[in-house]
Amino acid sequence: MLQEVITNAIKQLVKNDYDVTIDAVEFQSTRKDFEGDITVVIFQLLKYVKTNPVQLGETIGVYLKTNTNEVVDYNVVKGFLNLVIADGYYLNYFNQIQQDEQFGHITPDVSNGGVLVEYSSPNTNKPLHLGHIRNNLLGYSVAQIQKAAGKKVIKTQIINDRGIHICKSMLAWQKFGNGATPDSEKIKGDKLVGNYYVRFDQEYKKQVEDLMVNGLLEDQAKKEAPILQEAQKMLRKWEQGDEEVVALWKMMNQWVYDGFDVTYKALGVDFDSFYYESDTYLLGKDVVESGLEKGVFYRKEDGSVWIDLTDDGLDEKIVLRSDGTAVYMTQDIGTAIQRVNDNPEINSMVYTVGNEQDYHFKVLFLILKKLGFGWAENLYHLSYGMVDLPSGKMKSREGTVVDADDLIQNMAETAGEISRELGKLEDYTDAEKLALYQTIGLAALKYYILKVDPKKRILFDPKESIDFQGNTGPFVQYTYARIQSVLRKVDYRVAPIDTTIDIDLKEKYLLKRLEQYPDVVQQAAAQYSPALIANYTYDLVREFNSFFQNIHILGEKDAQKRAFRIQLAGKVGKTIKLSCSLLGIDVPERM
RNA sequence: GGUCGCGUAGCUCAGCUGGAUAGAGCAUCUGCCUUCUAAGCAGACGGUCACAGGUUCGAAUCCUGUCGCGAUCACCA
Repeated sequence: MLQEVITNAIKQLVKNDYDVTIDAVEFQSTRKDFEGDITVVIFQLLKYVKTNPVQLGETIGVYLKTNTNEVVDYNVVKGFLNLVIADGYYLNYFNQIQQDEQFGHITPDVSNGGVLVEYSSPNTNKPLHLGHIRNNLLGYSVAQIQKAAGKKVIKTQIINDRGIHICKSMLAWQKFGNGATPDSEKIKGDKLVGNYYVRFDQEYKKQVEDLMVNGLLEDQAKKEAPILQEAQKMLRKWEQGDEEVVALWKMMNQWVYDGFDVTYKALGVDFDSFYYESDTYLLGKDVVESGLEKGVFYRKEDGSVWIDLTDDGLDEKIVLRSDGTAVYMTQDIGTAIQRVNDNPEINSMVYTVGNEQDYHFKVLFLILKKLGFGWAENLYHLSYGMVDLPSGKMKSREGTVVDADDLIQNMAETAGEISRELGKLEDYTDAEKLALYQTIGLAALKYYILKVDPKKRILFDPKESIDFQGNTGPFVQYTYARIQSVLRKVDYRVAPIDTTIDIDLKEKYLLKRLEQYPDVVQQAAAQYSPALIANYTYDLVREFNSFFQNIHILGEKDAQKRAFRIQLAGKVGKTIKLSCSLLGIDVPERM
């Protein structure tokens, strides 16, 4: 490693000249307006050696230039020592990584740890919308990144398939559906069920209004609306295992699952296992019992069980109702334990859930720690900001949502319009074209969502369509396609390059950028941030395009240089493909 | 009201484990397709990094306070 070599040399020098031991040297990459490749921040060293920074920089610069092979020149600007690194160093590095088809990625192995990533986790009463898309893309990408960082990864979700909201759809279908099915209506099952969820809400609101006209207060009317009471009755029947209700529930949930499958497939996400709330909603009660014995929880007079987290700066939280039934927290405690038992190889879990539940997860993790589970130290709430519309929040009940299927479709259509205008694919079949439009449209959508820091909220304006130019998914794909176009013209295969050639500055930028990739993957994994991968990829493709448009590859006369440029383009292409795979983005051979 | 998050160019975002003159894209304006794909390249314009203090040789970055936006504080999930 370059930094190690330089650090050791500086340590040696400082030891010899000043008899002090320094423990670290701070590096940063040299700004493009100065000469050099890597910069040592001298200010940092002044705490060890009391002297003039410029003078110390000079001393170190001379030393490095004469005593290392890598440093061929230097300059000092204020407290910054800019080092010029030999082209040969980067060319050698390039030769080393050339054969590595998984450059920057570590083969997953349990010895590096196992992580379970939960994402998606929808309710089965309505179709997926843009908010779910963000969740799915983030969860899938974080899972890919953890895998690339060497961890064994299990992708899972918990499906919220029971409860009052599900009964609302069921009841409305029973009352107003006239036996409609996805087949009879020719719509996706999730859409059909969602329509009855909306239908319920309309009817409910009407009833509440009527009751208020008849003199009830709003709160009272909201509780007493007959259709709501019917839904509650249905839930009780479901909990008692009423055959008819359970049969209806199974049928309608299956419709929804069939619909979700289509959306997941279109989005390109998948799961290794599924947890259903109908199986897990009773879990956790026994854990509460044992927690009571340990004194982690306490029981109030009415029989409800609580945990006091005021010493940790939080509140008191209920973990069991006075009637002995489980609340959300109870379930989540039980489910977490269940998952660790089901997957002994994992030692950490990631929950991809919106930031509206920050508090819930803070409490959940704390409770699990207090219960004494070692793995509770390795839980991470991948909290992300809401996707809002200019008109405000998306509300399924009120139909103000950007539907996932529609959006994916629109993106593909836009990709098609642009592609047809450019007219580069005349020899493609219609099927090939459609597949490509889908790939490009999805990339635009995925990149648009993933490039922003997860915790920031996204304002999505359906009127201003997602870009296909500049810092976008299609630009990244385009760069890949350009590279493949060149490689197709030669008999491209990986081969070592001559490390003694002179290289252009733009080539050096690319070599340096490639060198960063393994670190970027590790960082993205540590921070659970697909945005880091997206930003890196953008920097890489931008630099490649600058290189491509200013320096000829195939037109180069010098055989060694030409060979290097072909190899460089090939490796950049492979790295784009790898980094895109971490974002769930496919790259086309042509576009 | 308490707690948590966010506030950087007209717009969308990087930079935030402190380091040089704060970077991209979009939009606006100028050039560049008879040589590897112009979804591109080269350039111009555009900033009191919300505000005020503090720590430091050095602050967009760390600390405190103020303001603005959002979330959350249920025997809902």
